[in-house]
Amino acid sequence: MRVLVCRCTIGYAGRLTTRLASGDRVVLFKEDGSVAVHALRGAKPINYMAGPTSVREEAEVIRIYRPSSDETLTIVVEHVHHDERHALTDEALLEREGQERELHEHLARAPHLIEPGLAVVERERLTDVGPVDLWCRDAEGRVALVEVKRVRAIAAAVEQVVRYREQAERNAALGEIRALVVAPDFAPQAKVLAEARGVECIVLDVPRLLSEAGPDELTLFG
Amino acid sequence: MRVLVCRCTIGYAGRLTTRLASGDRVVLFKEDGSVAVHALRGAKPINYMAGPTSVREEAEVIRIYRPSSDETLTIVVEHVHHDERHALTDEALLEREGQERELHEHLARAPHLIEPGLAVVERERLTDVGPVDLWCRDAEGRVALVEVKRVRAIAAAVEQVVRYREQAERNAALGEIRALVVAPDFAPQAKVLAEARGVECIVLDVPRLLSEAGPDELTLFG
DNA sequence: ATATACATGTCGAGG
DNA sequence: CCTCGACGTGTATAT
Repeated sequence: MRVLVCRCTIGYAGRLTTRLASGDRVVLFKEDGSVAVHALRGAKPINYMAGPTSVREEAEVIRIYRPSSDETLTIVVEHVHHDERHALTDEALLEREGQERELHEHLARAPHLIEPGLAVVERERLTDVGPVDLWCRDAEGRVALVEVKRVRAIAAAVEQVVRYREQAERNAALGEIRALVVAPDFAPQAKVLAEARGVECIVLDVPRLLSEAGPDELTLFG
Repeated sequence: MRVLVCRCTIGYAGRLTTRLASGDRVVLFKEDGSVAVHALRGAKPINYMAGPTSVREEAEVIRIYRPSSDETLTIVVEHVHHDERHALTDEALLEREGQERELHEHLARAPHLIEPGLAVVERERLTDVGPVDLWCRDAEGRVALVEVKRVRAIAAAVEQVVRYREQAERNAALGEIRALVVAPDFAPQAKVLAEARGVECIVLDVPRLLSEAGPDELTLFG
């Protein structure tokens, strides 16, 4: 890993074009060919290139080219504050916990949180238009398709479950089919669209319930 | 800006939880409170925190806390390879060219690329369900709503323009209303949905046309 | 401040 | 390899 701290001007040309006038930045050149340029503010790089790349350095101009996507990052170095290469090793992988899939599992174990009498028939049931999060039957025996969102639901989430319902309705034997969206909250446009499409909005913040009650308790009050 | 190159173990707790076992990384601490952790591979940080944050350092443990979202990043430093603070200045802003907004402007100047005789009445026309990219009239005087995508159109883009059309259809005085999606290509599901909804798919790679012909030429052949 | 849509999105899973 | 949806999405813009 090469860490270059310098005053520079930067240009990028790929899907779009960007230009960054002169200023101090930190540039990381990694062994896999990727490059990250950090400005003084913001958590994410202001410019970057994914590897693999070819790096060509001629005098004060560093040109990074990525053939697979025909992108070029050009750094014109005006003043070097610091420039050092480090021999580093790292075998670790990032482990994640608490994502949407886990959310489905918890809800599948406690469907009464969505509605009393609801029973999960299948999780992640695959259809032609995508996987339905929870394929359920309600207390009256109707099919209920549930789309689960970990964060605020927007109109697209409503449209998604409408597509699933339309697909399912091709099978006339299923009878009336309900469509539900479960989310901690709903964008105004999502509510309006849900009303128009006959989709039910269930306000439910499962991550919060889990953190407050603990996973075991949730299954006890069905 | 502080640049810390070290062997460390990292934990993050927020919407989800992540853990990264021991390894060498480059950590950037910025003046605005944001932090970026770079592993040896990949252009983007493997862990990060947006500012503002409070950074607390006790012996080998660095704890970064962001009150507004209740997130914590914990870095346990095992060995310091390099640790230096740099006084840097940068007033520049990133200038972008070739984004979707610019695309609309070009198409508005050359609507015949979409269809002969098409005229743009308004760009970014606001409706209750969102902004219509191009509100047009076709050669026969019908209203035509155009959704423009810079990249491949998926089903969501089709649904979006359908929403706009439904909204516009409330005004019966407008008569028959067409809905179009313009994109360099279309996902299969988008095509199927467009057929079902009576939405027209126009294959048009405006960025490529611009790069091949130059912006002035496009307006000449209306 | 809130709400909305774009993004060099990036990433990973499933067919 | 393609297709698709999630993302600690982040970020800018308009109301």
